[in-house]
Amino acid sequence: MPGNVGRPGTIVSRQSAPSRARAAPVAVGLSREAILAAALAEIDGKGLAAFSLRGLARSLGVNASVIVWHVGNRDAVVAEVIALVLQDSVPPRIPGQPWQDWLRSLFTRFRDAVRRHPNTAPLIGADAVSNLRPDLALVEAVLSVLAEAGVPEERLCETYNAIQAALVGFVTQELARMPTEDLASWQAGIQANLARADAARYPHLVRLLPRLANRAFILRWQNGASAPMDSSFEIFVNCIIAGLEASLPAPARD
Amino acid sequence: MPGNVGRPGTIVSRQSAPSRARAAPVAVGLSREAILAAALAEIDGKGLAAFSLRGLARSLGVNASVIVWHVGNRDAVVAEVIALVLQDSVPPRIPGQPWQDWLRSLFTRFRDAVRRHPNTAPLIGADAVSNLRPDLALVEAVLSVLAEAGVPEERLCETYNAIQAALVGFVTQELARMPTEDLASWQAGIQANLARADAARYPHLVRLLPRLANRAFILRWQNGASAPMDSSFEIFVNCIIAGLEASLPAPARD
DNA sequence: AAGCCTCTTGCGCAGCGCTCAAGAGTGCGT
DNA sequence: ACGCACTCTTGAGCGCTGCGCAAGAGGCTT
Repeated sequence: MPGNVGRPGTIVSRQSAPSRARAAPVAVGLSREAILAAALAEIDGKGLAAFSLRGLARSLGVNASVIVWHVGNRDAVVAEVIALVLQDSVPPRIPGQPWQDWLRSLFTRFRDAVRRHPNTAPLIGADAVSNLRPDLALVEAVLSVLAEAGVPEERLCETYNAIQAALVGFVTQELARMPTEDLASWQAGIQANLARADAARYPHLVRLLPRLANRAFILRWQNGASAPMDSSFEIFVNCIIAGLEASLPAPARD
Repeated sequence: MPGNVGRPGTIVSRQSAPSRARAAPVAVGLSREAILAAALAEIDGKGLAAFSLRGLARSLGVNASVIVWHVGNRDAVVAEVIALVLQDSVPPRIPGQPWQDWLRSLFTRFRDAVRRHPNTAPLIGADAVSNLRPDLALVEAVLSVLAEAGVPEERLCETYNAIQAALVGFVTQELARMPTEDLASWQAGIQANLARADAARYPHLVRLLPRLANRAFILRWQNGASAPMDSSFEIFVNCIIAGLEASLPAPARD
């Protein structure tokens, strides 16, 4: 490790490098920010599976090693890209605003943020890296709102976790990955499978199929990028909020 | 496509191949099931990132192409492994059982199934492949229970989606991926970051840190495989069920 | 006996993440 | 003014990956 003297792309805890001993010495042809922006663009354009350091370097007209040097790691690049996608998804608190409204706007903004970059969706909840650059502002905001709503302290942690789980659950699933090739035949296959579902074994499913086809989570052949699930999202958020309300101690019930 | 005559490992819709013109002709050294079981074992043991067709073949003492021949694709292998993990996670319906109880047992069994193979968690909700082998039994069961609970037909689809989102959200996040190396320093980094969180900017967070550290979703340095989040899961499921109850039309309220 | 079908092997291609040694250009200390 | 130290960039190369293709081995049907 002592070999690479000032290498900035360390794996852990590179948040707002404070050192940088001497002021920017070279006409920086390539900044860390530019790399990450380009990485996000690449992922948006080609998908996560096709995203590679070499391809990113190619798109920047640059050698691949420079990315490693600046950011440190493919995983680190992805982690930073996620942070980029989610930045500013925490809504401001409006003074007299009921906690329900704030929570609803949090869900909406979070979903909108990910929908702007649907190819990153699979990573939002599943990647440890989301823990690497923890968005403490989000945590703080949720905690303060819940406390204000009257959630007792001994249940704050659990309630916060419930919200976080809900926040991530809908979006990742709505924007679940699609096959990159064979898409048409894959879609046709799903539809054919559904069409030949056994009405004896799956009576409700078959009867409700017109309502469910391409609208319900396992019965789709498009994802939320091309077929958003707005009404389901609304019902989901309502359900969460109603559930929270129901579990509040009596006095805080408005 | 007409070149590969009887090649069984097709990408789409290989559920319970009905054809297989002639009865099993060769002393099958290696069955599809054995491959998938070994694949699951590999993923359990080495993690998703380190899982490769060649490694799997090595562990079976076999050439890598045979896996491609039998299953068709790395993605297909993973898809089938997911199906394997989730199989039988739908609880049976007990005659007089309230829908709330059934739903609770669904959540529990689903979580338990994934916890038995935590390395597959990142794929559960995020992968399109989960749609490839749709678990129609799960869909049917949820639909029938919701219908019985009194959810009106015009909201069945949305309510089903809400449940599916919740089902996936908690588990994927609880078992989110951890870094495969540098683990100790990564954990130390997180703890250090938390310890130096600014009490002025994050008052609730800092005050509640003893309660939250390694127990709340963004503030952890272990995942659910080594530090399960049982109480949070319980609160989460309660919240979902209470939310559903609240949104039911009045007469069905018990 | 001939031919077909199922299953297995080995080879090779193109691409991947990442490391390492070697610069090029700039600032500072002397 | 010189040289050193530091930042940034390049290119070659290692070991790995998924996967396609050609070539079998061996049992079944005809």
